[in-house]
Amino acid sequence: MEKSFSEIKELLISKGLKATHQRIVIYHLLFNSFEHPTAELLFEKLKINNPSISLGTVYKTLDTFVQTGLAEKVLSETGSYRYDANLNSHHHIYYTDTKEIVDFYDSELQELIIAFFKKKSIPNLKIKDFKLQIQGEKVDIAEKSN
Amino acid sequence: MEKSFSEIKELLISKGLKATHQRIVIYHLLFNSFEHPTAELLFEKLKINNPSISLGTVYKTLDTFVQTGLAEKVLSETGSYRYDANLNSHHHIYYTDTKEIVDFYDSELQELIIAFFKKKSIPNLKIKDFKLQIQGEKVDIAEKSN
DNA sequence: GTGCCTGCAAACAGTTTGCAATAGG
DNA sequence: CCTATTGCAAACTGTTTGCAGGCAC
Repeated sequence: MEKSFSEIKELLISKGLKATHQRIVIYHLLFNSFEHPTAELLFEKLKINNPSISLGTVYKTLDTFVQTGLAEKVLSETGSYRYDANLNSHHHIYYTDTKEIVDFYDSELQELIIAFFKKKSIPNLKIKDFKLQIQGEKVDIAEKSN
Repeated sequence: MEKSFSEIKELLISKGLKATHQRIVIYHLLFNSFEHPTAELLFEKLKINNPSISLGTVYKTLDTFVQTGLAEKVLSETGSYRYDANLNSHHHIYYTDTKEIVDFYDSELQELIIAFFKKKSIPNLKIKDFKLQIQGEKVDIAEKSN
């Protein structure tokens, strides 16, 4: 799962991008982050090992990743952007209590919805994509009460 | 469908709010807007008949409406907020070409998804709500080509 | 009358932009 | 070397806040 710096370097080059140190460390951190960090959060973590990195660069680099299809931009509930380099999963779970955003994908659900729209299409609309946002609270497995 | 000023006045009072002129006109415009206006857009339209109204008041009033359950705040794709006083419909269609946001509700789809999560629940998550965002392009009915 | 609401302006958060310095190919 | 990328700071957008005056009840 984890990608090494040299693998990331190759990945960047394969997309026609210069493999700069900043891009490598940003991608590395983003790819190994599970809960859709903001640019600000990435910046704070990156500063520890890369004190000279700037927030503007983080934004520009993330934008470049989105343009080249290496990452995805997701809106959080507070209106700021969060990023994700894990591109296979399409839907999101919003934990209202912990503010986490977690990926969710289920092929059965996916097919269920696709089948629905195939059967009952929306007038004047050519559907390109759909995203399901699931909101809920985190429940400890131990607590069976709810 | 259309609500008169006096009906809106009653509605506001029933929610324990002072029926000020600003609140009445803001609610009136919002309730009769179909495509989820931004605070800014409402402000621009309101200024025509209410030149002294301020943008801050529009924001505060919309926030009051959201608090009292008279309206809903929706994130647009660009990260700004849009408002909606039509509270029955839960899902949204995003027209990527025209930038419109339109309500969508289908009880069959609703039940389909609810049934799915009843059957296959997500570990550690107590689902409170879910929203489907459908993205697509507007297609003229006349054009049958796509 | 009194307390909530408004208008105004200033503050704020998150993001984008412009430009000179820098480093990758 | 030459151009794309970086770092920095300033600008910008959308939203929130604080406060004095005004209005609904």
